[in-house]
Amino acid sequence: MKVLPGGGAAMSGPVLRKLQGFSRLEEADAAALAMCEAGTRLVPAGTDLIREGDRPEGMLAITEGFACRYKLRENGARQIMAYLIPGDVCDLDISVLNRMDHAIGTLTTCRVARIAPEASRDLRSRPALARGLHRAAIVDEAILREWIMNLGRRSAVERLAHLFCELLVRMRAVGLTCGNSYDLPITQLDLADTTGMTSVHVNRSLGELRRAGLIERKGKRLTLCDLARLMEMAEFRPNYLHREMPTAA
Amino acid sequence: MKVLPGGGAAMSGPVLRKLQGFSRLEEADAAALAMCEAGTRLVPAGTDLIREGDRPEGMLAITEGFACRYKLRENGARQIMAYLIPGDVCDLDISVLNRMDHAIGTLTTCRVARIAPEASRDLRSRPALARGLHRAAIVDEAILREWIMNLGRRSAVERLAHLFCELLVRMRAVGLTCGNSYDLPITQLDLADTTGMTSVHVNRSLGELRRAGLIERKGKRLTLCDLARLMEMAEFRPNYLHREMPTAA
DNA sequence: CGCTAGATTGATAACTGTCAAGGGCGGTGG
DNA sequence: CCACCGCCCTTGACAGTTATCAATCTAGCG
Repeated sequence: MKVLPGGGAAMSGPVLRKLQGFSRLEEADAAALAMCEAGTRLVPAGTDLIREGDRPEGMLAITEGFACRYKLRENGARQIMAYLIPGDVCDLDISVLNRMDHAIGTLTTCRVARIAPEASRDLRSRPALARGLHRAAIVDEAILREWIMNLGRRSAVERLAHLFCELLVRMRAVGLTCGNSYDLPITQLDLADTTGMTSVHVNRSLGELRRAGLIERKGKRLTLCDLARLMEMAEFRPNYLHREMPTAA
Repeated sequence: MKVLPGGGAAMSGPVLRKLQGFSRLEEADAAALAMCEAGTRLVPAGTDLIREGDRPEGMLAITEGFACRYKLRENGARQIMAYLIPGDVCDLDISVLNRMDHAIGTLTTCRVARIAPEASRDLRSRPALARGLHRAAIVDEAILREWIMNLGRRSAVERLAHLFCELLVRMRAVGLTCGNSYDLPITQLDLADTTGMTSVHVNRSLGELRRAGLIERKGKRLTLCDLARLMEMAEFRPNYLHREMPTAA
């Protein structure tokens, strides 16, 4: 595996940027976050960061690449229940005294920061950071609910459209978009395991979206050509992804 | 509408019982919970307790009946993303500074305690209660993930089987089961909106489970006749519903 | 005792999965 | 630098599951 340029400020990049969207952070908060870069490591695609049944501790932050939370059925079927994209942090201490009911694994090569329990306690001891992390967690839960809506009440094409809209908003929040396009470095099988479909059907549905002029895909780059129509067809309303920022009162 | 016997100790019943499953509560904690009974009210079926877009505050506790979190599509399709059964509490302050991204409504007549913001702060100020509420919230999130698995990767019959197993465990935790049976006072349409199906298909799938000797339904009473086989077919593992209790260390 | 919401059932259509066979592209090793 | 290999993407034919539409039945309730 190639050695990539050092972790440097990589971690404080997307994570800081994301949390700033949820809480007004100070210099010291940013510095504390930066401290955690030390643990940044490059992890190849298809690696489990945590397995079901593990006793989690500390935190995990993704600064590059896509990871996911998932579960497997006995027949090998996989269901992805969340994407972890750059800037996403998952607090493992949150389940103190318990074990993982699902696994977290990389979908692509990822740069990951494992934050030790003590370090994560330090982060949480900072009010602004704690608030940001807490709100991010609340949004994560809202995303779970929206995914349930997606799986239960939207058609194949609508599910993909909705997912792409959601990812556009989330990627934009960490500065990883360019207009209405962003890198979606995952496989059609991954999309299938996310949307409860088959990779074959994902392929056909993507074709449908493309032929309708709604999306375009060149390599890993996904472009939402007609965002308005895409949002409309998926009934995408980004309200669940945002927190109202405290007004300067 | 009939006036039912007063709220009395109703609230501290299921709520206390449930939270005790997550945290070791003291007398004073129980008393604090009991204080909140004052707000207990009877709400008819089909009533929204909170609507999408509302600015939530305080807490909401269900002591009798079934309620749910849900969202609607423009065409009227409904997706239920969680059940609130007796003992369940939802902390609305948790989304401080934000608005509901979904609604909460009753599926049956419910006895509901609305806990004012100040009162809920009091509850959370008690460490043991705060811990219990926090862990309950974590389990709620785990349930969301399991439901995603259900919708994405299980067949119609398996989804229902899994749901029934989950409810058995949850109802048992608040003492509302008798052996392997409990009251499931909701409609097949509700089940359909929960499992992402049609009420027609729910009806057929229920028939399939019944003919297979796995379940039995008399009026509102649901009996899981062959729990072992039901759990096996749904690949139900209750681990996501439990927290390891702190060992007496 | 009539009403009405919910439960059933049948026939048919639509959507999505399964199986199978290429095709393309990037990465690896010679 | 090129051929080979493997993973992923595409596509076609067909099967299976679930949705729709419509009618009837049933039980709880006023």
